[in-house]
Amino acid sequence: MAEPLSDRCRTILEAIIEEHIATAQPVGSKALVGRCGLNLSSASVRNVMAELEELGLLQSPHTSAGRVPTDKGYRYYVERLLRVDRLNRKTEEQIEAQCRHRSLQMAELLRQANRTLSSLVNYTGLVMLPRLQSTVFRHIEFVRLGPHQILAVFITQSGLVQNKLIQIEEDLSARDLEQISNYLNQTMAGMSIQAARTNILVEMAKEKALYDQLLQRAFQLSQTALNDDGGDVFIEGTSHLLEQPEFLDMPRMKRLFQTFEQKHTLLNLLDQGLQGQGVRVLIGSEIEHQEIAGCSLITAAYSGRNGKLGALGIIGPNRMPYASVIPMVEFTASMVSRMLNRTSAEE
Amino acid sequence: MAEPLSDRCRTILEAIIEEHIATAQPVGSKALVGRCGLNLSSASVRNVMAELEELGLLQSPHTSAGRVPTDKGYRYYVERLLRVDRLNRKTEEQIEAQCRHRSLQMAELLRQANRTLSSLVNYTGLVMLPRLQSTVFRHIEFVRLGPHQILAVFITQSGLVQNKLIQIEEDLSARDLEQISNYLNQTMAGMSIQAARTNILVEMAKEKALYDQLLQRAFQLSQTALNDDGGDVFIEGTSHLLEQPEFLDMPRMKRLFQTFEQKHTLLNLLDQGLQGQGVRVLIGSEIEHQEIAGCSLITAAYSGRNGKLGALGIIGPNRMPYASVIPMVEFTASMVSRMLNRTSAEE
DNA sequence: ATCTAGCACTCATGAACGAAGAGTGCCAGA
DNA sequence: TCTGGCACTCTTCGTTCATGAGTGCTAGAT
Repeated sequence: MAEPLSDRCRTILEAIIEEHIATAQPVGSKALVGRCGLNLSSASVRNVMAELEELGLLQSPHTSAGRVPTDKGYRYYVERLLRVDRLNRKTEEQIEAQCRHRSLQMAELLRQANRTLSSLVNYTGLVMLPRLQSTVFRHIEFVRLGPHQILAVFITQSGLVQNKLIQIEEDLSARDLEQISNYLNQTMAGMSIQAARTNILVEMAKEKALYDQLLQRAFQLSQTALNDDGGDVFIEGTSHLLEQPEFLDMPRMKRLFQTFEQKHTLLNLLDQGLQGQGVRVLIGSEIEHQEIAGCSLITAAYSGRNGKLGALGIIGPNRMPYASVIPMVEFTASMVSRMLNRTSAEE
Repeated sequence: MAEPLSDRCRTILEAIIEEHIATAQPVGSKALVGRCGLNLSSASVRNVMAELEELGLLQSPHTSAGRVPTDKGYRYYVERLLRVDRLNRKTEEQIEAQCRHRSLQMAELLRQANRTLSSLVNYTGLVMLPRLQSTVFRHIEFVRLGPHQILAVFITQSGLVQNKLIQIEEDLSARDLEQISNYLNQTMAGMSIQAARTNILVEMAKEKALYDQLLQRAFQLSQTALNDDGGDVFIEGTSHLLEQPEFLDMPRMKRLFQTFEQKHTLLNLLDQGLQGQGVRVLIGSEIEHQEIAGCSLITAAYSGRNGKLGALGIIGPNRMPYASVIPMVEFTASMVSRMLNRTSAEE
């Protein structure tokens, strides 16, 4: 973006993009002056268009077909032209109501929020569960299922519940398990899972621990129980994509859905989003996974008491009504954060 | 099926259906004699075809387009003509390996099995979690999260773990909770959830219970904890459907995917399947939900120690290689059952 | 200098047409 | 009872052609 664009260029670029967002069609000079009330002739518009194409903000699918915004064009639009809508009060209430709905566990809250978001924006909604490592320990409990089988249940500060089945060699009585969990709950209260795990390693090496059978067992159990199995993503509303004209082509659609099924790509994308501030918009080729070429991703982080936990957002075609989608994603994330803080604050 | 079909009719019907399964195209008389080694002229085949059409087993999309099997045709084929393949040893091992894979919780086992099945048959895989009501109680545990918040964790005989967040009015100490869960674990051991719930209602009304605060609390808690919130279905491999030529038409595809998202229709379908014996095949209009018109569903029940728990299966176009798909669904279900019995038998 | 009107040119889209080919039904003869 | 043959039906596919949206360029107006 070497030279700043003239006012005229900006107005026209904006008009073109908004027209294209509305119609999904390439927009031509005549149609543009006709539809929007520009005080210009189509010829002048054409000149400007040529200029914008020169700059790489527009492109024409073929000679006689009007212009379409490029990824760069959308980027410019989002950064410099876009005026984000104020959120409709009704929409806010809807999101709020869905989140508040019942006494929800964290996973359910996220799923619910995701579902509402997706159906409000009419695109596919994504939400990642918090990475365990970054969350804060709250409580752990062991249930003896059999002589070699233990169920570990542990809960994070933010209210995430995790079950894990653990196979062990030697038997442990219910009493043993109770002692172990009591000990762990005291020791690890308020630590991040990561801290807890390293802390355990340290404790394990200490002299007195070496000779205490039960302590050793406690450490081993918690080590497996707190092991992160790699995060998860909820996806909601994939069917919305099927009604977008840009997704008519099947092989492309198929690749996209396969990516959805594997989840790890999406997890990566959401995870990356945790770095920055506020809403993050990735447009087309800015997403570095070619399986999801031509899509835009809008994400925002949600956070608990101790900072960011995860991210949620939506994915759709480049041609998205950013002005309305961005605030919805933002609001949903903040709503989720608020709910999470509330539950953990009840302590 | 008033008059039984002649041998010739049967051979030709079979040939037509298999040809159509292979090519996805309407099959004509000439093509049929050419491809399969029938000792007949195309004219004779035509006569037979006309007859089969008369009987409603075939239909022609239009005058000059060959014949396509009807739902009734497929039904006849599945019931009387189909010779099911013997399962490839390699395939069996693959399914087995995936299920055995790690120390899996029930939900994970089902998810894993479903994924493998789906990718083996190349259609969409479905599996329902057991309906709580029909499962057997094994263990319950309450964790105090805050003055008004309790997490109930309970486990069924088959290894299904359920968490539920419960809001309460008055505070209960960790000790109280321990007593409550001890009591419940003793009382309800080995009962079905349904039996347990009614049993609790009976106990609650007894005289001594009326004056025992803690008992009352125990009953209330367990009542909410054991409440079935309605079952769940895992869906895997929806992208496979996108490569089927019969799903090229978007609106239809969209309806289908929406149905997948809502889940309750699928849950119904799988639930129904629990009645009968063995593998259940539903073809086209036999599925009574018009949102999924033109699909076939192949399901089989999986069971634990105490009888059927749930069902799994696959959904795809009518035109499916039943001969190979049916045994895979069957084997997967039996594999899952075996794994479930094993875990609960370790007790 | 800047904008506009006009013009020639390009190219996708869609209708119309026709040939090709696949398939059918029916009849007459083996 | 089967088969070969024949007339007929329809879809499919390629071709052609007209239409119209859109462009770039240039000359003239402001």
